[in-house]
Amino acid sequence: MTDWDDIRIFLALARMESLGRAGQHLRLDPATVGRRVARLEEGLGRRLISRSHQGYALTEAGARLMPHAIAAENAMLAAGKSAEEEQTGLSGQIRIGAPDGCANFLLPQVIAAICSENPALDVQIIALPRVFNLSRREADMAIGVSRPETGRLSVQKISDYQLHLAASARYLAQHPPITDADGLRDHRIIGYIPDMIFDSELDYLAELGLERVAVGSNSVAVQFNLIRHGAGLGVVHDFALPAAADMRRILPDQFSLTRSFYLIRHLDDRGVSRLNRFAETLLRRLRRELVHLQDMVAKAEAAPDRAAALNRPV
Amino acid sequence: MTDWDDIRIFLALARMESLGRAGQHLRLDPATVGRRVARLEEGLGRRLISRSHQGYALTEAGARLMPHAIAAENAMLAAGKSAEEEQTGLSGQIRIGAPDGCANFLLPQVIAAICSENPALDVQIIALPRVFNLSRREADMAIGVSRPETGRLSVQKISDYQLHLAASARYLAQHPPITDADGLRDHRIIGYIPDMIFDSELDYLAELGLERVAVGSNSVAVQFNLIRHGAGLGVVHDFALPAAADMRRILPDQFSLTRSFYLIRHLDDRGVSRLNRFAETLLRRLRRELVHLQDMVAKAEAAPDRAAALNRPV
DNA sequence: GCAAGGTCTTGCAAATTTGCAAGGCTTGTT
DNA sequence: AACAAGCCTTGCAAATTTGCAAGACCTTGC
Repeated sequence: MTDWDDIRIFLALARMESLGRAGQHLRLDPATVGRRVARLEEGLGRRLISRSHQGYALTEAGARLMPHAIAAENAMLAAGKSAEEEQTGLSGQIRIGAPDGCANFLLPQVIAAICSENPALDVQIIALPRVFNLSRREADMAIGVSRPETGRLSVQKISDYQLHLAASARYLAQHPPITDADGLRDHRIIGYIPDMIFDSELDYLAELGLERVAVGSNSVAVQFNLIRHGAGLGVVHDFALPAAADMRRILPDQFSLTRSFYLIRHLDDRGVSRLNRFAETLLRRLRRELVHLQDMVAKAEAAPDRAAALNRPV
Repeated sequence: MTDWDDIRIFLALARMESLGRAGQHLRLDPATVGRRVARLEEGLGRRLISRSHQGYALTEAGARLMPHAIAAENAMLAAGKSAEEEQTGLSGQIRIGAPDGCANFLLPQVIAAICSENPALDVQIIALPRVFNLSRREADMAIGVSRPETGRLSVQKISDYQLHLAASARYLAQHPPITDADGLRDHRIIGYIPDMIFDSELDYLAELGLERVAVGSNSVAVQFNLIRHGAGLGVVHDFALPAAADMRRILPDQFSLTRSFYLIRHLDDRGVSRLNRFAETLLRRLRRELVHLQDMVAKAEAAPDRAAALNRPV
């Protein structure tokens, strides 16, 4: 796109539905508004706004473009606001980016413990349903599922973790038993939305030979909650299992995936001792929590009757 | 901000670290690059890039602006891409956008039930840690927390729901008791990351007079898990409470928020009977599930000893 | 120390964009 | 049917932006 500012003009016109009103709002002549939008349309090769005597209406392409235009607007507003802020270093605040499985099922207990011991510490967790691409000012550090191949970054491996197929006991009670891989065919599979898989490490189901996703989400946490509520079966992080009552792994000896978490930081932060200390603590506690959660899973499976009684849902 | 396009130029200069290279990349004269960035700096009243003979480096204000510039870039790229798409029909698959609180704590059980009754149905849930702004091609329908004020949309109110301050029983046992509003001051508050609140309806804490967020996330689910694991107290959707053992509402008579969910569809879909039927079913079941979950909360509080025993954590 | 290379800044002319105003079209009112 | 109001489009002049080229400054290599 040649000129981002044309999007600003388009957005005003889409909202005001008249060149005159958009021009007033933008403090531009209506002729200019019309030309700018026409220029954008020409650049994109699409009509974005259809002109009729009742006013303007979005075309299909225009409607598709709207959310992105709004996102851009929000970013521009935030950019303007960020310039006004008088930032005095990080000053006790640390921002971590993480895939949402880690952000929901691992980080909260770790951050709760660290903050309990460090009352002056403020932590922000950016959970995104995809791999976080560290940029220095988006976050201070990130947890990733693969090693970044470019960028001036330092990478430390946190730990391996396992994933398995799982379903709720209630779902399993209502559906044919699964005793081998063929038995999976009759089941509803829950996983990522295929066109929203941003890292090949996340493409679990393809690796297991399960391709059709009947119910999907861009978020691991949502997938987990779908499985938990009996929508079907899908791949679950072992460390997430203790978060729900009544989940059962399926054919764990036949279907098992191992992945790794990495702590990713910007090289330039090596000299920042506050961040170094936090990163050390985070690493240590994440590793410990993973071991602890995996123990819980093993114990729950070693004593299934006891687990079922303790994990009775509300 | 006067000209959004200046952000594009700034971004290139920040990345290339030289007027010459940025100009090459942008197909602009270096003189133009310099002037455009200077104009942006003048408009914002801030130096964004410091000039030295080793090249250019971001100032602090420039570094703060970077993530927003990147977000704008992503939106612009997506906008350009959206204009290219030739979208075909849906064919048995339905995509729903929802705020992540709804996507994690309400939709999974509803979708599980609907899919159980309709095996040929494929559902995709797009969970975003912000209000989803419906565009026809991003999703077939969306659940929102406010009524859209513009756009050719049909809006149906799903239901009101309540939010309250809450904390885990373990956290409460380890911290000073809270008997009135003043008692909140000594507690760690968990909430949204302030610069990532995209809809004023989500600004719960400001409405309650609680402003400092010690531990934050862009995701309601992560906030919930932080609270659940004892990181502090924060605002929780009532309908989410049954998903965790051992959560307690705090001063529910003094601090209570009511919000609403809306089902938002595009007007042009009114004639699509498959979507109409799905929307009807979704509406009905969401309303029922909300009533059911709120009943569970009320019952758990009416019998606290019994609730504590049943909700013993693993 | 000097020369070469690289980079940025600035003045001026060329290119592009914008505002103004007139004309055309539609709708509503008398 | 005629007229007025509102809106958009288009041509032209004014305003603004951009490219070009020269000069200034710094760094590096010999």
